[in-house]
Amino acid sequence: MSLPPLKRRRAPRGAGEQLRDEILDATTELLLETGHAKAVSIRSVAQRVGVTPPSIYLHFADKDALLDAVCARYFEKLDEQMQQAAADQPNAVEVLRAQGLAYVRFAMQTPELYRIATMGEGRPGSDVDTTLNSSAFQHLLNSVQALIDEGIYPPGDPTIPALQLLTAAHGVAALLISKPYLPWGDVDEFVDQTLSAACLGRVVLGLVDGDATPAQTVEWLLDRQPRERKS
Amino acid sequence: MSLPPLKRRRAPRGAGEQLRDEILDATTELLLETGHAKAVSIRSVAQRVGVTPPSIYLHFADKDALLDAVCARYFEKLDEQMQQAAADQPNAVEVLRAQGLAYVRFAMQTPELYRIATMGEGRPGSDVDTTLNSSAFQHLLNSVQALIDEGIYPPGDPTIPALQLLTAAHGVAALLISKPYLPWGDVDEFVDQTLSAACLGRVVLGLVDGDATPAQTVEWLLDRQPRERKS
DNA sequence: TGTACATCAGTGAACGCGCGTTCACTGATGTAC
DNA sequence: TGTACATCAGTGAACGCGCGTTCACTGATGTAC
Repeated sequence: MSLPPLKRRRAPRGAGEQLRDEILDATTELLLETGHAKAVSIRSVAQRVGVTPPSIYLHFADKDALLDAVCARYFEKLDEQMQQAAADQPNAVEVLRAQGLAYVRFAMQTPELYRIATMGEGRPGSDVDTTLNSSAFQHLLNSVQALIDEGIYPPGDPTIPALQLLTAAHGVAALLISKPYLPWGDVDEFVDQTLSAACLGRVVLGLVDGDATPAQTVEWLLDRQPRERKS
Repeated sequence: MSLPPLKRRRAPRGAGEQLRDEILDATTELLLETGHAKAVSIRSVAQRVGVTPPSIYLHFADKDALLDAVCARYFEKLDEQMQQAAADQPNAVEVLRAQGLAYVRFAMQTPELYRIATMGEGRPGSDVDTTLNSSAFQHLLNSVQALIDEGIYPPGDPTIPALQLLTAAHGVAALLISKPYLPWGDVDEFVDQTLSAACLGRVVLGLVDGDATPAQTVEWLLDRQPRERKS
């Protein structure tokens, strides 16, 4: 809490950049530890780094710029996790599944950061491009395109289906984070089922007549010999 | 902004309760207008009502209690909207669909309130019972139970499927609110498709062998004569 | 009917606090001659 | 090699602010006699 400030070597001439990274690290740590955006002030970040508050302003224009930088780094790490999980998956369906699971797991490991980065209140946040051109979303688009190429998803622009999958992953991540006490059962199983359902549901919608009513679609789905009924 | 405080009659003897409601209304209005939780202070609420800040404490223990009360009222209204939308629907599937649409529409009309109520940061928020016993969730459970009774959903505890649907609705609501600038296309159509997909996906998962891999499930789904291919 | 009084909704002023940010300054580091 | 100097990462102290909350107080309302 109010530990005496750490002793700290003054950075040599060209090494101002180093403090910048330390500030980003400290901010990230504080957000994770306190789980509370309000607890993270310029002052607390400075103390954590072992520096005085004005030093922050040598590297960031203001508090918003600092938080923006933290979020940008966070999204990069999120994408790394997703890419790592996707590697070595045998097929497009498993790639998408692995990416979804990785997304939700990462969000749950970093709840306050996830909240700030995706539900940041009033943050000028991001514009269209920041989201759409982010590596993570581009990779998601690629995965969806692969499903289309394999004939699993109906042909067309992958953007809308990708947004639907993003929506599913975000829903499960956000709700697990903000209401962890609900009876989710086995969390991994819950996540997997929810994401699978979103994915399969899209497949079904691609198979039936676009004008079919929901009741007709359900009927169509049930009105065939199931391979095997779940016990 | 800094309008002169409104003139205001002192409440007659027994009518202290009236101010309480006015405070809740004012807080709600401010949250909707500013779209920013931070802009809503005890002082701003008091000014909006036409009263001095200490008066708030005659009716609420502290700021948290005030916000809790606002959220409780908000959830009641959400449930009302959902019930109203569900009335007169021809079947269980349409009831669920209407409830989901109403949920997302209501959330989008009241973005900041939805955010505070469901993603409130560090708010002691709600415990298990507050969510599970809320009217809205109970009604959702009823709808899911109806699907089970009709053989659409596999038999069993409706809690998990209900949470999955809640997750889908929350995901689409939360993302539409926090990133309205993304290319959602027609919003109502997007919402309908996303919720339908979640619902249908669950049906599919109930039909296949629980041990089937995702790829097998997709294959099972595609490997039948579709009633009609979407153009 | 008139008057003294109890009630209690709401007031006015102030409290202490932590915040983001600023500004003139320092002093170790590296460089020029 | 030695010394004067420029650079610039980081400091120390202070600013003004709005916040949640408190406390002793007021004065209209309603009641008892």
